[in-house]
Amino acid sequence: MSSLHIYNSLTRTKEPFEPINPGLATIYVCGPTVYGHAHLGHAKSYVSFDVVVRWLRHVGEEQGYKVRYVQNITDVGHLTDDADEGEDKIQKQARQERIEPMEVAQYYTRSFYEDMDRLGVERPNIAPTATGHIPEQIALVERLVETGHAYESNGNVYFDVNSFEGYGKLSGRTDQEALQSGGRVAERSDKRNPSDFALWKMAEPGHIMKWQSPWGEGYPGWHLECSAMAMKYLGDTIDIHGGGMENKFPHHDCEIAQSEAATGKPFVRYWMHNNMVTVDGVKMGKSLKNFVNLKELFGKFDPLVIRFFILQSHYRSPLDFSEVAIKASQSGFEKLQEAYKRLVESAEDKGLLDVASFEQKITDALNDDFNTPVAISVIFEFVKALNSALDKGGLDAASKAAALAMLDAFAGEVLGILKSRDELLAGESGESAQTLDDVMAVLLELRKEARTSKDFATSDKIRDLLLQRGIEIKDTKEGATWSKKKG
RNA sequence: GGUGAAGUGGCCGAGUGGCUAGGCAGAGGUCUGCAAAACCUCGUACAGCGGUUCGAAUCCGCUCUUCACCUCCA
Repeated sequence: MSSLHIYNSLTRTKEPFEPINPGLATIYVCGPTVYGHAHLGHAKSYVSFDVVVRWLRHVGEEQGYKVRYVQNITDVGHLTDDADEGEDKIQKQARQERIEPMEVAQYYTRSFYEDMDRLGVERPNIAPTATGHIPEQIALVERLVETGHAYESNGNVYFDVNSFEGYGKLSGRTDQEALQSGGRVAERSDKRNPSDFALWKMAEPGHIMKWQSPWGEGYPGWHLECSAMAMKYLGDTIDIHGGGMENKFPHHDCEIAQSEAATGKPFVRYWMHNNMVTVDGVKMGKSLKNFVNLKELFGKFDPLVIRFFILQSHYRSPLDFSEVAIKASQSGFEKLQEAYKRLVESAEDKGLLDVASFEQKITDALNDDFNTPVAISVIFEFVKALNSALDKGGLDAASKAAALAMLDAFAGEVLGILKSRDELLAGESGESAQTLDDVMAVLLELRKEARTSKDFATSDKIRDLLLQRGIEIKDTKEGATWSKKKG
């Protein structure tokens, strides 16, 4: 038997996982800044953490804990630049679209969830917004000022990095002197130390999104919301904090500093960082204009194929995107769906299938730092064994039930790479589907008669004409079957 | 310059001291009127150079290359 181990970015080792509070595992994942449509990078991140959460829930059921998953929506505040310059990204987008900043945030929030839903990403238990938690953020800043970890300067409040021992321990950037020597140009005089970061910013003229605070009108600094909201909903010490690798520094190191300085307690027990998506070997980036927009991608590929593609690599590995690679995944994905469909429709016989050993291997893989590629490889080994058994006849009632339960649990509930039975079997629902079924039954009957009388010209014609219209016929031992085929 | 990650068969992508990852593509075969699907068989890969070891793709050193972060980014 294996137990869940998680690779902790802070210690750079795999550690056994147990929630700090019995009965509840807490996880916080950095959410999107909603000023544009989601792209493949978002998909990789949130699909990966979706499986993390699903597996935690699975394990938690046996271990007796529930999971609370918080993922924020950043709808305000970040500058485009840490040198205290630039414009709020949401405000900028609002100006370009000539709408209210909050309109921008709401529009892209909806767009984000729409895409995530299609990818089968389950919604977090709590999805707090930064603008909805300004008082909590101000309170945190006040606490840091009171305890001497932060100072006010001309309406801005900065975190005093020198007041917190171990700043930079997550990213390994602990030597502030060395960091500064090669540092940026013109340092702001407001800061005592160039590494100090903003907790609260005074609103400059023309800034729309601003709030009243003890330091005047302003807006929160760009690391603050995660600390404030994570601690509000999950407690001073949370079990797991996830995010993209590029956020290790400065974002997560700043979160650690401001949270631990405020509470005197460890902020996060397990840090998890997922790797980047590259396109033809280079990272997707705004300046490179090589973003893969999800809505566009969904036009070419089933969202579940994208999910499957993502889970075929490990979350800590970079994922290189190319259409060739996704097409290869699509073939594999369809093979899995076909096998599942075949199992559901199969007649019972006497065949046996040892399902338990596959279940154990999948469990071991997922327990080993959520190794989804290995889990999927085991599922394919299982598919092979399953098809082999079905070729020889059918499974007995117990084996069939076990096989279905296994696929439903692991491929379905945990990995989320199985289409629903309704979708697989009917394709559509309602009257038109019923009509289609009836018409197809007639066509298959006619074709069967043609084949019986060796009129292969007619039988092939029926098959070819249907294929042209996206319906594929397969002759099996049990008779002909049909299915709709995409693209 | 600093901090990390990584280089695996035609492609994608796991693994990490000795035992076939898996998927896609390809070759041959079984089945089939044919086709499709499925199944069986087949590739003997781990950047290079040294070293440790009975044994290394897996550990150590060096070299080369790539990527990320150090400015917003999942």
